[in-house]
Amino acid sequence: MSKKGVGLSNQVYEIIKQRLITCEYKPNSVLNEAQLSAELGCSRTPTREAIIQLERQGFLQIIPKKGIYVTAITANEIMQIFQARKEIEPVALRMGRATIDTAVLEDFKIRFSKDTDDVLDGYKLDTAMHMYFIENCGNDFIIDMMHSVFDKNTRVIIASKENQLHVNESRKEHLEIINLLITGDYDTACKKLSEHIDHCRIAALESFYSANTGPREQTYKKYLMN
Amino acid sequence: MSKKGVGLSNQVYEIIKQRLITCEYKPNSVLNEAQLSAELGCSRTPTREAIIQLERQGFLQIIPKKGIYVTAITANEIMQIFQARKEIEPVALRMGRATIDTAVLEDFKIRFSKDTDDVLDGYKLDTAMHMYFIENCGNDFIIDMMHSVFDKNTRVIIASKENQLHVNESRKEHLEIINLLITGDYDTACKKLSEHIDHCRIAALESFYSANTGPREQTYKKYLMN
DNA sequence: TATCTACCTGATGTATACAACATATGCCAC
DNA sequence: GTGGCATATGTTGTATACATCAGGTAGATA
Repeated sequence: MSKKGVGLSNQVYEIIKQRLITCEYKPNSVLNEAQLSAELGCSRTPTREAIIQLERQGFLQIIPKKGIYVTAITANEIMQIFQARKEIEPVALRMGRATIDTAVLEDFKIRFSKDTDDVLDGYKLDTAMHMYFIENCGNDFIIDMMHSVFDKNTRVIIASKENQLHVNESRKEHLEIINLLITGDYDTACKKLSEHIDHCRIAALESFYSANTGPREQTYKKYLMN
Repeated sequence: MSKKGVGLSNQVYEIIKQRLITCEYKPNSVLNEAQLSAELGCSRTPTREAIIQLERQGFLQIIPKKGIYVTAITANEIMQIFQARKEIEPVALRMGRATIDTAVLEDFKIRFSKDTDDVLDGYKLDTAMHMYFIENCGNDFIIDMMHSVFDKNTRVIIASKENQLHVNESRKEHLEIINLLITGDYDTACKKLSEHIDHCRIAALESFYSANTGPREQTYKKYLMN
């Protein structure tokens, strides 16, 4: 891949992607090339090249001659995100077992021991640990996929405003997993990791539904089951 | 995503991608936008939009102001392809257990029972079965990743000319896996699937090395080990 | 008033023109 | 002959112009 950040096209791509992940461009909203180009101070060409890639990644949907729609967040998407995480993360953790750095684990242990009131900081640290395990697995296909999964995951969390309660619970679960890894008990660690991701899924779905209190979503409780 | 095939840009994307997978555009070769556009009978714009996406997928590398290089096939890439398959395919198979269609299995059984002398036909049937398991898992992230893996896998096989001997061995292994699935023995099936993918990796690496007999590749045997 | 039609607007789709730069070429000085 | 500089050439990078089409709107007409 070409170096990131060089070339207007790549810069625009990174900027728009970031704005989609952080919901600065809100789900279900409509964009257009001219307006984006004006905002970013470039012509339609780099904007267009960026948008086409973001469409293929599922962030946008281009309707010919109509407009560019920011992909909605659905319960199904949230299910898929956490299903992928639950199935793949334990696999990745085991794959990278030989190269896990205990010093890094100890560092995470210290960071997770500190209390945080900022939800977003908590989420960042959370993600950092999961991504450490994933990137350590050494397989580029899996790493790329999980980057995509976590990009979508972040967008969901930001859109539905993760609650403080779950962040604190989550912190404890991370500590538990780290301690198990330090002792070398990967079997239990993977089991706890899987359970932890289930808890995250339930919390995310609850936040999502409470942020989207519509009459159409009355059958949601089935999704909360295990 | 927008409908495939409508729009010059998407058509050009599919055509070039197919030519990369089938090695009509050979690994390590150099392309350029003007020549491609002329071949395809369109202007640089659709070509360029296609190329940018193919770069992000790892098929091409764009060197600014120089040219477009078709990504080389390396031993490392082959390792990664089969590592991803070995780790993910059994997971996907188990994920889709509830929705596996016995009629489809029986159909595959019949197809694999017939002998084939055409290597490429054998490979297509091979891939069809693996992709059935994968697409049946129901998770779009995993499905997308494995599509990417198999696109690369196909390219590798075509580039290094899979041998007839392995195709016949492979056929038997597929039959064995199918029979296990029909009886419902998923544990053994997953174990056999994993072993089968190992055999494929070894065969692919051997073909790769025999097609690339260079002096730099004398340490390759380490890759053939389990 | 309802409805049909023609046109107007605005969006993306495609082609083309120009800019910027890496590389090769050839000439000149030494 | 050799090194170095100016220039030519070919490539991608970006901007802009034009094409195409969906959808809305206003006006004529029954």
